Amino acid sequence: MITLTFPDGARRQYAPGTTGFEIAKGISPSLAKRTVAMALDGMLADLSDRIERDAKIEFVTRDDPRALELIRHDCAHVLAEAVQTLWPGTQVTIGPVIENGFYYDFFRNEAFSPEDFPAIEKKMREIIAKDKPFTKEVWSREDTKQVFADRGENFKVELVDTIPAGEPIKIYKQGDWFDLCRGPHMTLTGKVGSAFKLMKVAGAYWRGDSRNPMLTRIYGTAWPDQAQLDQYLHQLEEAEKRDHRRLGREMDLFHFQEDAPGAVFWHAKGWTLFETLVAYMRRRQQEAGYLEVNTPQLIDSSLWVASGHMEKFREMMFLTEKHEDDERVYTIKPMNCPGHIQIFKNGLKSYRDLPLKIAEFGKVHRFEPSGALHGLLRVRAFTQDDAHIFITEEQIAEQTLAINNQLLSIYSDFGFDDVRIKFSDRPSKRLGDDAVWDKAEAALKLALEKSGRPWTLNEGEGAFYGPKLEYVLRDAIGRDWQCGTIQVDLNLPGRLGAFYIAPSGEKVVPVMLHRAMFGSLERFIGILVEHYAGHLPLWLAPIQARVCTITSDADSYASDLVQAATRAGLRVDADLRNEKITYKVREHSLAKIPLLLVVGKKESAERSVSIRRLGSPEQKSMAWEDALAMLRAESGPPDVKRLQEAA
RNA sequence: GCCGGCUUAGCUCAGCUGGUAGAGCACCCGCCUUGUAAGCGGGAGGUCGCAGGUUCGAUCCCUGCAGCCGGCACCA
Repeated sequence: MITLTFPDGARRQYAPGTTGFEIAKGISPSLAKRTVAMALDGMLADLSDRIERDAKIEFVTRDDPRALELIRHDCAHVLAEAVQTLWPGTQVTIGPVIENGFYYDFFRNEAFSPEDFPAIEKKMREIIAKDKPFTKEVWSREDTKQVFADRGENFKVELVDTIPAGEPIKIYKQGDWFDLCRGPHMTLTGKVGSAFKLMKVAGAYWRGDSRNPMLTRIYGTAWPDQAQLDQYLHQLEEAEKRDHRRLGREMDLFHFQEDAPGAVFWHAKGWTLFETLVAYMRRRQQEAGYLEVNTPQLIDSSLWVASGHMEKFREMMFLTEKHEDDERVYTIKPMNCPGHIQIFKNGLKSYRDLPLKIAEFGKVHRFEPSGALHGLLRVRAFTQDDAHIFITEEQIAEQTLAINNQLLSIYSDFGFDDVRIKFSDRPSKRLGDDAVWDKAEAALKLALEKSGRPWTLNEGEGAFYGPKLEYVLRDAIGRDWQCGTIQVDLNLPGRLGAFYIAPSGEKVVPVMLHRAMFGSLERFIGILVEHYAGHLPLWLAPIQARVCTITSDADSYASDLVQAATRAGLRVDADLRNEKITYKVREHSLAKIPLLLVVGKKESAERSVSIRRLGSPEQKSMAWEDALAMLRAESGPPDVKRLQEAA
C-alpha cells in the first residue's frame, strides 16, 4: 500500500497504481468532475497518472492558479489540431506556454496571416465543444519516429532525438489527433474554455537558429474566464500608451525619419533631457575621479586592424569610401576604447598614475541589423557614458567593486531598485589566450563575491576582448533592460602597445576595465520615458512648469514669473494664448508638463499662483515667492539634494 | 538579416468590385477675455512611401526598393 497525504493533513492508504482520478472520485464525484489535474509533491501531473509512491497529493481545479499554464498548453494543442485540420500537410513542431499565453510553431510552405485567425478560432471552438478527453500513451522511441516519419512530420522526428535516453516518449491524444508532448494536460479539451484569442503571427527559426528553416509562429493568449482575458487586452492597450515612441512624439522629444534609420533627431525638449542626464553623470563621474575626454569620430582603419575590431567586429562597422586625394579608409568609431588607449599612451605613465579613469560621452555608430532597430531602444548611432579604467592586475577586484557600488547608487536615483547582474564569460569569437581569459574571469568573479550580490551566468556572451558583468534593470511594469556593463580587458591595451612603468622600472601592460552606467543615453531615455509613463520627475522634465493665463490681463504678470523662474535656473515657460483655461489645462496635461501655474486677475493682483500638478485635479494657491522656493527645492537632481542635505 | 503585415493631410484614421481623395483633432483667420482636461464660425493643407509595369485610365492590380510595425536571429 502507498500513503497519500492530502492538503488538510489527512493521510490515506491506496493500492499502488491507483490513478488520481480514481482517488478524486472516491472522495466525491463532484470533485472528480471539477478536477483537471493533480500535483504530486508539488509537481503537476496528469489526473490519469497511476500513483506508485507515497506523496503529498493536491487536486487542481480549473480555477487554481496552477491550472493556468495547463489551460494555455492545452489551448496550444487545440490550436495545432485546428491548424492541421484546416491545412492538412502543415507540420507541427513545438507549442510551449509563455508569459501571458502560448504559441505554436508550424511549418508550411505558405505562411499564415492574421486573416486566417477567425477560421482557426472557429475550428478551435469546435474542438473544445467536442470535449474530447486528453489521453496519454508511452511509445517506444523507434515506433514514435516511424509514426511521425510516415506522417511527414520531419520536425517531430528530429525532436524525438533530443529527448534524453531513458526518458519516456509521451504521446498525448485528443480524440484522433495526437502530439509528442512532455505534458501534463488537463482531462478534457472542454476545460480550455472560451477565454482565448489568437494574437499575432511571426516568423521564428526552427530551434532558434538562424541557419535553420523559418517556421510560422502563431501566438495566442488564454485565461480562465472572459473577464481576465478582457483585463489582459486592456492592459496591452495601456502599455501601448506608455510606448516611448508615442510619448516621444506627444512630448515633442525626438523623431526618426527614413533618411537616417536608427539615428535620432533630438528636438529641443528631448535634448534638454539628454543634457540633464549628461550633467548628472558628469557630476557622478567627477565625484569618482574620472577625467572626461573626447576622441575622434573617424580614425584610420589601421588602428581598428591593430585593435582587432576589423577582425572580430567588422560587420558592425561603418567605413568611409576612399577619397580621391586620400587613399586612406576611415572607420566611424563603433567603440571608444581604442581612442582612450591612445590618450593613455600619450606621455609616459607610471604605476603612480593608476588607476587612471578616462571617461567620454562618446557617440558611436554600429551597423545594427535592420530588423533589430526599435525606437530609441535599439539604434545605429548612440551615445555611451563610456569610461576606461587603467589599472594593475591587483586592482581589478577593488575597482570593479567600486564601479558596482556606484552603478547601484545611480540606478536608485532613477527609481530602479530591482537590478540583476549577469556574468558573461568567454565567447567563441575572441582575442587572447585561454590563460588570460582564466585570469580575467576569475578576477571578475572575485569582485562579484565581494559585492555579495546574486548573479547569474550568461555563458559565452562576453565581449571579444574580455568577460563582462551586465546590469539589468526592471522597470515600473516589470520589463527588464540591460544598461550598465563592466568588462575586464587583458587584451586591447597590450595589442595597442600601452604600458606603464612599474615600481621595478619595468614596462608593464595595464589592465583595462570598460564600463558604462546608462549604457546608451538614447536607450536609457527610452527606458526612462516608459518607466515613468512620460511623467518625468521634476528634475528631468524638459519643461518643469508652464504659466497659464486665464485672461490677457495677466500676461505681463505671467511674463514676470517666467523671467524670475528662468533666472532661478528653472525651466519654465508661459502659455499666453487667447484660450479657455480648460483648454490649456488639457493640452499641457497631455504634453506631460509636471506643474501648471495658473494666473488670472486674482493672482496677478495678489502676486500668487494657483498650482496644479500633473495627474491630480487638485489646485493649490500660493504666494509666488513661496511657489518659487518650493520649485527650486523640488527640482534639484537627487545627487545635488543629497549633498545639500549632508551639508 | 529572416518571416509576416503596414505606408493616404502635422497626428489618428475612412476611401465599395480601378474613373486622379475625405473626417476628427492640430494649424491659420475672425468672434469670445475666458477660473482648472476640448467655446463658436470660417479657411488653408495631400505628385495617396519611391521606382517601374499592366490598363484608355492606378491611391486601388503586379514587380522591385525603402522605411516602419510585430516576432525570430543579433545586441548598448
